[in-house]
Order: sequence, then structure tokens, then C-alpha cells
Amino acid sequence: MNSDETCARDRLLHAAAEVFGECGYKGATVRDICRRAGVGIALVNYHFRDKEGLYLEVFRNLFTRALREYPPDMGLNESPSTEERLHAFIRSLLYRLTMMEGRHAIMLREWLDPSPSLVKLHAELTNPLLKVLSEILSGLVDPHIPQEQTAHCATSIIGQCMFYSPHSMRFRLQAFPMYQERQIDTIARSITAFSLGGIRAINEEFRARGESHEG
Amino acid sequence: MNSDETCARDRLLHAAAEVFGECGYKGATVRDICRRAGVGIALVNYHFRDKEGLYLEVFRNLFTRALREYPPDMGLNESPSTEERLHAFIRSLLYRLTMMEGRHAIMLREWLDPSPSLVKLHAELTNPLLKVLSEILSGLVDPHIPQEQTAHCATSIIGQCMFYSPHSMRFRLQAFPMYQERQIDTIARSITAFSLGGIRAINEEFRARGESHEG
DNA sequence: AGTTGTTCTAAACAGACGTTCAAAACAACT
DNA sequence: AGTTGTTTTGAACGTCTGTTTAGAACAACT
Repeated sequence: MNSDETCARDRLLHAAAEVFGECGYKGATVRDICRRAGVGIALVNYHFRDKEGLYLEVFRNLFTRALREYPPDMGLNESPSTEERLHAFIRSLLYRLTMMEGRHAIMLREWLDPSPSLVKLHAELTNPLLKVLSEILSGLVDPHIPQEQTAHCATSIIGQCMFYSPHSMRFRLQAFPMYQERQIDTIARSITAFSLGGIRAINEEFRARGESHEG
Repeated sequence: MNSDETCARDRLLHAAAEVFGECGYKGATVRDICRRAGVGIALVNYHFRDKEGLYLEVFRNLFTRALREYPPDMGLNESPSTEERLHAFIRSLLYRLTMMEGRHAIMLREWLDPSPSLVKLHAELTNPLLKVLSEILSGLVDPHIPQEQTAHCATSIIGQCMFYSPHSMRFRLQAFPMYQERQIDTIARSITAFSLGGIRAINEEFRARGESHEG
């Protein structure tokens, strides 16, 4: 690769993101990472203490960078409706997932199958995002519906996005082409419409049950 | 464990399902598996050729057993409506995922992150299920809607089920209790209602766009 | 009891793994 | 040129990996 210009530490981080993404934490070897980075194997100890320290640094780096590039309110005008905010949230999540897939499948893999030592960090980073989503949903779901049901809606929405990610089974098996931006936007609109309909149905069902209980 | 009664081969399969589920393919070691099964390490070679052969056998076993116990038309009366068939499909999928989580998280892990050597087998086993789902959806989605959009709906539904599975991030982080049957049924009803609403919204949007194009 | 085939084990093999250490290369400042 | 501190390396360490081998235990049948 480009062994020049950037310093060894950065090249190490870059290669580590690739290899961890391709092979997972256990599957990746520090030898492979260092070979791709063009550095000696002792560097991972010097810069990051050990393999786990390198993994943690890569993870935090990618997460914050993706969030900076595609924030949850991405592409919104100044006074957006709640529906528009939900669409922006879904679209930005899909973009982040796709971006990570490019060279950074590590994030996706971590999301699906978190490493034990990183669960705390993971919660720290993702919980604010869940807060954003549930705040958006509070403007869409009937306020009388129990919070548990709202959480179900949030899970349904995130689940759809996660499963659309290129790493998911369907796209692996059927060899779908890599997503282009337009395709992501199409999928984002589809998931948004589907989810708004789902929320509406949940609201209607709740109201119908409420009336039948009263009557 | 129960080193008696069952033969060594079965104990090996049982332990392998546990360990593969907990640690993944790379993370699991044949030594650990054989220790839990209470057999010598050479048995994996004798019965299954190598580690991969054992993994493949475990996978096929669990998949077919789960499908036999919770078929996609589970608990349907004799002349079900399309909505009821969708509900049965979702409910059976959730039950299978939960059953596998008990001792058989291997299936779930494979679904999220398939091992390279098993992609063909995986497609072979899951494609019939996708066929069932899309057949159900053909009775719900407007027949004029392009097939691609219908596939989006299928993905949305499966994605919701997958993400509700105990292995998913949310439940790991927030330490939800293990699902009981009633909870699964509740979630199945929620996902079904959500999805039916989603499909209806997709239909309405399509018709609205069609009218605006014509008018 | 003897033979045959299957099932299982303990011990050893070769290789890959993460990690460490002494020393080399380098930069910066005196 | 000499000193100091940082960065990087090659080689080695001990451990753990999947796999194999030679043989023990066992069952079934003669």
C-alpha cells in the first residue's frame, strides 16, 4: 500500500481497520495487520499496548468519524417536520453503515457481534443515538401508548437498517452490487415510508383496543 | 455435563453447538468442545474429519431441527387469511431464533456473519423460507408494484425479526431478560402489525404517485 | 476364547499466535 | 560531535492451535 507520507501509527490504524473488518477480532492477526501496514510487529505493542488496544482505538476512530460525516440530522432544512427528521435519521444510519462497509466493516461486525471488552464503549457511543431516535418517535407515536411499545418501534426501525446493510445475509448470498448513493436514498425512503405506516398501524391498533375496552 | 446415556458423537455435537454459539467459528477451540463433551480431542477427526466438518454438521442439524419444531405455518387454522399467514411466519421465525439462542446461538451467528465455506449450504436452507415469505407478500402488496419494492418489504420484515433476537445489540447492552413464550408472542404481534401498516403505506404511496403521474 | 471391526484415548507434531526484549535508526537539541 | 528521547525493528519466547499417529477399550460374531 502507500507506505510513504503517513506515519507508521496511522498506517497501522488503517490496515487494522481493514483486517479487523474482513476477519473479525479473533480471525485477524497482528502479523497480517503489520504486514499490510509495512511495519514491524512490535509496533502494535509500542503504540497500542496490545491487540485489544489497537482494536479499541480503531473502533472509536471509525465510529466518531462516521458520525461526524453523516450526523443523524443530515441534510435537514431549518424547520423540519418529525417525519423528515425520522427520514434523516434512517438515511444517515444507512450511510454510516455503508461507509463502514467500504473499508470499515469492523464497525458493522462489532454492531452485530460485539467484543466482550468493548460492550461498555459501545453502549457509550450508541446510546445517544437511541436517545435521538426515541425522541423523534415520541412525536409520532400516540403519547398514551406504553413506552415498551415505542421501544418496539425503535427496534423495528434500527433492525430494518441493520439488515439492509451490505454485510447482511441477503446481499451476500444474492451478490447484490455495492450500494451507490442513489440506491441508499431509495432504500432510506422505502424504510421511512414502511416505518411511518407501521407506526400509524400501531397507533390505530392501540386506539381500537382502547375503544373496545371502553365500549 | 451428562457424560452418560448419549453416545460420544452426540455429546460432541451438543457441546460444539454451545461453544460455536458462544465463541464463533474462529473463537471456538476443539479442545474446549471436547472437554465439555468429556471426550478425547481425536474424536472430532474420527467422526467429522476436522473442525469445519463438525461445524457444518452442527449447523445443518440445528437448522433442520428448528424448522421441524417451528415451521413457517405454525399454529395456523385450516383456512388462514394472508395476514394470519404473515403472523405465523414472523412468529415461527422469532421462535426459531429464540430456540437457537438457548443453546444454539450458532445459527444466529451464522446468519449474521456466515462462514465462507457454508454460504452455499446456508443459501440452500434459507432460500425456501424467503420463497414462502415473498409468496405471502404477493397477497398483500399491490400487484402493480415492482418486484424490487416487494423485496424491500421482505427484507424489512426479516430485519425486524433478526434484530429482535436476544443476540442483538440492544438486548446485550440493556440486559433484557431471556424471552418467555408470551413475550415472543407479544413481539410477533407487534412486528406483524407494524409490517402490515408498512405494507399498506407502501401501497398507498405507490397509488398516490401513480395518480399524480397520470393527472 | 479368538477374531474382526468400530469407537475412543493419550501423547506428540508442526505451525501460528500474541507478546517481549535488546538494540538499531532517527530526530532534536546542546 | 555528543547527548537524549522517541520510534522502529528483527529475533526470540512461551503458549495455544488443529491435526495426526499408534494403540487401548469395546462390542459382535464365530
